[in-house]
Amino acid sequence: METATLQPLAAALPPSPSLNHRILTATTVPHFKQIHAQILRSGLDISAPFLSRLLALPLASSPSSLDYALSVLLHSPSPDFRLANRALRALSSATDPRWTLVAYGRLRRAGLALDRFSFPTVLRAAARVRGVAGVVAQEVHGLAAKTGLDADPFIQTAVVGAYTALGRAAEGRMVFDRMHHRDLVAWGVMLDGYCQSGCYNEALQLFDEMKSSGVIPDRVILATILSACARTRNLTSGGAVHSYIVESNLSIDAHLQSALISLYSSCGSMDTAQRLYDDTSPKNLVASTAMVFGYAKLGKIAVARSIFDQMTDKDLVCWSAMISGYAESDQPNEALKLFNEMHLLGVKPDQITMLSVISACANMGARDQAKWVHIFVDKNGFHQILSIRNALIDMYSKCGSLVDARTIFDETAFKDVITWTSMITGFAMHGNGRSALAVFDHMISEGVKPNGVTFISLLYACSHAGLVDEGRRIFESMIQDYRLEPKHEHYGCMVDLLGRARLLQEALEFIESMPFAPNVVVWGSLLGACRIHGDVKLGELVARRLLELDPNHDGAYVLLSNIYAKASRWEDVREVRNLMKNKGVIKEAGFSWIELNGHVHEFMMRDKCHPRSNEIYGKLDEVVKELELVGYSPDTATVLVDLQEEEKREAILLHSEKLALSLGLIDSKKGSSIHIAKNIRVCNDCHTFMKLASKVFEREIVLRDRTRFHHYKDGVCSCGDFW
DNA sequence: ATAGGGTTAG
Repeated sequence: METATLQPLAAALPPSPSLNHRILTATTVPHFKQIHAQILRSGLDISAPFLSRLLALPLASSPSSLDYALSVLLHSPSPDFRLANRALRALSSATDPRWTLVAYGRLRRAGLALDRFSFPTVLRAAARVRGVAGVVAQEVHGLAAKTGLDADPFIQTAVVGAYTALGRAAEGRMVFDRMHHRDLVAWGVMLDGYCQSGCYNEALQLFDEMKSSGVIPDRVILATILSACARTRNLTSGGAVHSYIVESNLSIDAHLQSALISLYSSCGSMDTAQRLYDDTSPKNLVASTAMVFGYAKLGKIAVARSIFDQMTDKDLVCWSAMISGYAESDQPNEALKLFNEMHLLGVKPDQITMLSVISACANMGARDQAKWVHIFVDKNGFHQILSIRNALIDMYSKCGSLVDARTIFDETAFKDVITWTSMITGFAMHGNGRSALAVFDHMISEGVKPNGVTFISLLYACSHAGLVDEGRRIFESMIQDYRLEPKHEHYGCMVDLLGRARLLQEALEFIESMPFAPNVVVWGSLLGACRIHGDVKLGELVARRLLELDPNHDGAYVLLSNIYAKASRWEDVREVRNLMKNKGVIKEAGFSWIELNGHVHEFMMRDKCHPRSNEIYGKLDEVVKELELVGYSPDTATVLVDLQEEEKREAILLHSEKLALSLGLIDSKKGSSIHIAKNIRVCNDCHTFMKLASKVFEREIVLRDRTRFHHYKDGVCSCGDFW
């Protein structure tokens, strides 16, 4: 390849065959230095071929040899701009874009002007270097304008690309709109630019404008648009593009095929995606990754895994897809295992992989693992990236270390809305409603605009802390002051807030006042409140409404049977259970896990799978006896089924968190803290049990349930028994 | 110039 590009240059050389040959075969900087000395002695100006060769070699990608190359250039007998521009372009082809910018800076300072072929080079480099490059892009744009070159379509296209790559899509669009001649590449850069900046709807709109102005899209443009549709889960627009492709008889290459597969798998249409994928031969990495992603998103994690396992030559992206698949389908342990495997194979993660890994760690709530991931993040230079810091804040909150979360939060100079919201969520989860509200006030005083998620967090903070008036005020403020439209989730939070505070009638009226039909989330919140307060009549009504909306809503059946059980209506309990059985509705099984010395131990109810099972059950007996001495008596009121009292007692004593606690007590000392996580809500009896255990055994017990943390200490829980 | 993976809540 290099020989080919050097042919014309070699032909232009003065008759000095041996020197020429030496240039073409040189491979190291010392070697080049020798030749350079020889060139200077010969008095010939053959810097151009010399530099071309020097810059084409991989060694030009190290700072010291780049330095050398530039110094040769700047000290050549007549450093003219043609040579400088050639050097710049040679440099840009194979190296880190940052050095192209360094070289550009040196050439500028030496007073060498850019030609029209170098502007795009520098702009492309600037576009690839995020962060510091905005200034460069603007400067280069200004420079092009000064020399009148900004009317050149190639330069204009590059300017559009640079702005959009830096997230300044609107500025890119302004340049694009002023272009007199737009070829397909220009359209492609603008469309892709919108996608890069996350402006997918603008991309779709521009695509329509493009078609109505009579420009015929090619495969490249169509692949870009399909990708935009995939990312926005827009099957309507995507399907239209697919039809267009079929109607126009366009041949479908691997890129386009992958884009189509990705569209359908992103939208959850796995049947169509699978059909297209079956037609693909050979299977390519991108299409396979899209399939893995699609199945994982639907929870068909085993299917995803089997495709993943069949892939040879896995790259970073498919590892990430599989890892995030596990992370998002509540298998954080598997996600971390896979990350380890990838790590051992020497595949280097990027920030996207790390976000999935951090999120997996957060969902697992494992503190030792969390620490390990944090160290990994620091060591590998990810710690300055804002999205990573945001994920870390969330991770530490969910692992029970609010202090660590707070530290990262405080040490984050530039905070975006997610940073603030994550911190608010952290306080909300730990029942610290006042701190959550204080963080919100701080956020507002810093001029950061809250979004819908921020308000969900705030309302949950109020709900978990019993701050009813504050919650009402925030809901109003969201509409009045921030002009945000409350969605189902917000109404659900409000119903939860009112319901927990025993304001059941007001909660019902609130639902009836909604401007749109309430969904399962909203009714579900009220149902939960009915269970807490034992309102059988309202609970029954709500559960029926819920089951009308979703006949397979497992939560509704469970809560309904709970309510009946609480009222000892065993006949009704049986009916509900039968109904569940007939419909094949399965109650989500409760399980708990505890991390001890870096290992995660999982427990189901009555679980005897643990290798130290005997020891654990022995400890549990002992614990129960000791707690009974201080007045504990199993609260069997919440046991769903009509069992004999003795059976009920046994059932409740074998809840998974009690097993986890027993192991925790065996393996820890007095005065230490025990961290347990559970996938569903903690029951009344376990809650009392934990409170007493914290006092009798002198441990702080931190229990994370589905939505929040309980910190038990000296017989008291941080939730104030309000959860 | 093009296709695949990501952070806050639920």
